[in-house]
Amino acid sequence: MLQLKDLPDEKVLRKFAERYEDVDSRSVTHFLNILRISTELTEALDRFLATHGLLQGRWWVLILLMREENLTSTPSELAEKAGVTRATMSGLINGLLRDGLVARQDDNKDRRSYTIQLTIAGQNKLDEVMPDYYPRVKKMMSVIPMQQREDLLKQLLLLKEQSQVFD
Amino acid sequence: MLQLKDLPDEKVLRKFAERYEDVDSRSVTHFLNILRISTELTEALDRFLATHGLLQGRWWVLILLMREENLTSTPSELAEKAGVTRATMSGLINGLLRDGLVARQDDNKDRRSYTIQLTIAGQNKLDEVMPDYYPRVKKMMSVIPMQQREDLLKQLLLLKEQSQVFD
DNA sequence: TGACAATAGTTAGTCAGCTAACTAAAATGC
DNA sequence: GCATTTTAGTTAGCTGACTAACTATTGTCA
Repeated sequence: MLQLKDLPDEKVLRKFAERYEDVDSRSVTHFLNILRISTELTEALDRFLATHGLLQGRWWVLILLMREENLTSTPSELAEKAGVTRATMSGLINGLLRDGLVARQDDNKDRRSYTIQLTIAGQNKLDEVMPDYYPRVKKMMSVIPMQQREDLLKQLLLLKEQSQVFD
Repeated sequence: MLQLKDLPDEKVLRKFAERYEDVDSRSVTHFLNILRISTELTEALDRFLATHGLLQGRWWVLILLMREENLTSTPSELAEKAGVTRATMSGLINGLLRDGLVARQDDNKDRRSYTIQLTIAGQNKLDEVMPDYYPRVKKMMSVIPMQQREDLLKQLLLLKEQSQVFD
């Protein structure tokens, strides 16, 4: 994510515009500010999860498991839904196993595979975090009226589609 | 950052709302979408930098150095401006030293310290990347009219201020 | 049916973030 | 002027992201 604290001011942008052509100061400023603010929102969420002894990656795995009918899934499925590689999911699962928040059952049919299930402890952890999480999200989002929220999302979606300019 | 690919749909949110009170589906959906889209913008930037053999952390260090009058700074200053710890900056600088993009000079006055200077190779790297970067940013941002951009930033700033609800 | 391809998961190595503990040097203050 | 505190940077160990190479197993099909 964009860690940069010291965003370029007008003076810096002018200096760079001297050396490089086609520097649109406002575009650069807007783009960097969007990334910077997003980082800060993520960091706020991370800090919140940390107070409950969780990190984002592991929290998502627990939530993905809770979505399942029998609280069970496989490493591959979890990796795909979480948007990480299977290698990364291996590490996340190991951490959760160590903490006892998930349990492992070998698959009888496919001996390469196994399933991961949310344990009571894992469910308890979510029951501790989620009732604290939802009201905070609601409160935060409430500062923006609904119509503006829709507009905000619409513009961000436009940017996302346009982000192929970087490819 | 928010890696989660599989955002909750209405069905999932209803399921969670059964167990937890005060789940505002729209707030959660909006919040997660903002984080998700931001991640995708960052990933687009990362992919772009990767085509030039760079990663975000190192790129910012080079830019911070180029901003300086004599292309020189200290690890501590760089860490602060980049928004990372000095430990992290140690690692970034070592990578850049290995690649020859920055050079190190010991400080005569303070023997604990040293300065880091952008090398010709480092400047060349920026001269390769930046003229490719700026037009892309300009093109991407141009899909949103200026007034909407200002609104977008205003709303995001509101959210950022309100993100203290997570503390 | 037996070779080959595809799939599931792990391991090793890289990068980049963090904290905590450390060394060395400089600055402060009695 | 010496002890203490502060500062600069590094190191070690944790987390979590990646790729590439690996093992083991299952599936395919000639």
